[in-house]
Amino acid sequence: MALRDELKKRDPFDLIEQEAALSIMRTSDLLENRFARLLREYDLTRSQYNVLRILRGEGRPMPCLEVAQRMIQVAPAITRVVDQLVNAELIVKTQSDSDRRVFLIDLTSRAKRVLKAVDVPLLELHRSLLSGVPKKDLKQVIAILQQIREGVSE
Amino acid sequence: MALRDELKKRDPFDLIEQEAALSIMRTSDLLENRFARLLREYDLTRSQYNVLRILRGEGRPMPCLEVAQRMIQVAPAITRVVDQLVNAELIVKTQSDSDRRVFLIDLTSRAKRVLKAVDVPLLELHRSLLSGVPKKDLKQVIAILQQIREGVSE
DNA sequence: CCCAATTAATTTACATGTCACCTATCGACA
DNA sequence: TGTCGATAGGTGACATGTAAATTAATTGGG
Repeated sequence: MALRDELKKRDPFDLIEQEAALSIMRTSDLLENRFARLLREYDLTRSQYNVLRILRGEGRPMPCLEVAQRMIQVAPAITRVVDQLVNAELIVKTQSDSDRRVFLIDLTSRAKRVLKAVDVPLLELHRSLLSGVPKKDLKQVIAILQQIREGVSE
Repeated sequence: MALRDELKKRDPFDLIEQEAALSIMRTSDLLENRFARLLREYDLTRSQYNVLRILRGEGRPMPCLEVAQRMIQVAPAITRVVDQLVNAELIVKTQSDSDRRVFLIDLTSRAKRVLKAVDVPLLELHRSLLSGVPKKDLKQVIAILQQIREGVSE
């Protein structure tokens, strides 16, 4: 179904740019929803999972703000997520010796187990959500969206 | 390649499907941010604006839930946004005569003025955000994202 | 005609994101 | 050395989104 039908908009889009933007946001909502639903089964929110995933990818303790930057998030949001994760014993937070402003966070073994349990189902979800789309098209979307992001950041 | 081998490949992305999904969500975040910033100048949030836009598009009083469905939102969220808009005197809410469970909302003349004021800047923002991207590419993105949404909805 | 299922809307609880502002620490430079 | 700007991080207020439970009204089957 075309986006303009989904939204039951009577007039055609004024601009193709507008249709593209709405299309991106609408699709993002759908995807986020699916991922959130899967992660909830593991008692994780998307933010929490992202923090864990970044830490694992980096393989070393990281400052909170460095994690935040990779998540395109503002510092205050990270603070709370970190608190939750510490509370859930999924990360540990220690003050850096070299710079006492910095707090380093690192995965616990429990977190590593959880991540491992989530890996396959999540990968399968990614695969199944986009399975109907040829890889060639996915590559193209990735390239064009990158172009959009570069334009927006300016 | 075996699934477990793919899982070890963390750089840059495990799967093109994953890269595509992350790309869509990141781009959406960026765009939403820009739109939110513009609307804030008119003391509107994105949700509030969407309710007004839908009402204008329909051109008649609508039940709250009908508006919610078009916004892909859950009912409780709408309830609050409606309250805010009533408070700001941008919509009026009246109980339906034919079905007293239903509350109809409709634009005030003030809201129509605000919408009119927002129209051009918003359209310009849409245009400028995606101006760097050829229309051909935008059409392609729209088509592929539509395909993705169809797969996800199943 | 009545009861059960359904539907519109709301309330509550919780997670998240943003902004504005605050604290502590660092580091450079006068 | 002392001050000042920059940086890491945290707090509080507010808006939004979701889920789950609740209320009120409607509707359809027995």
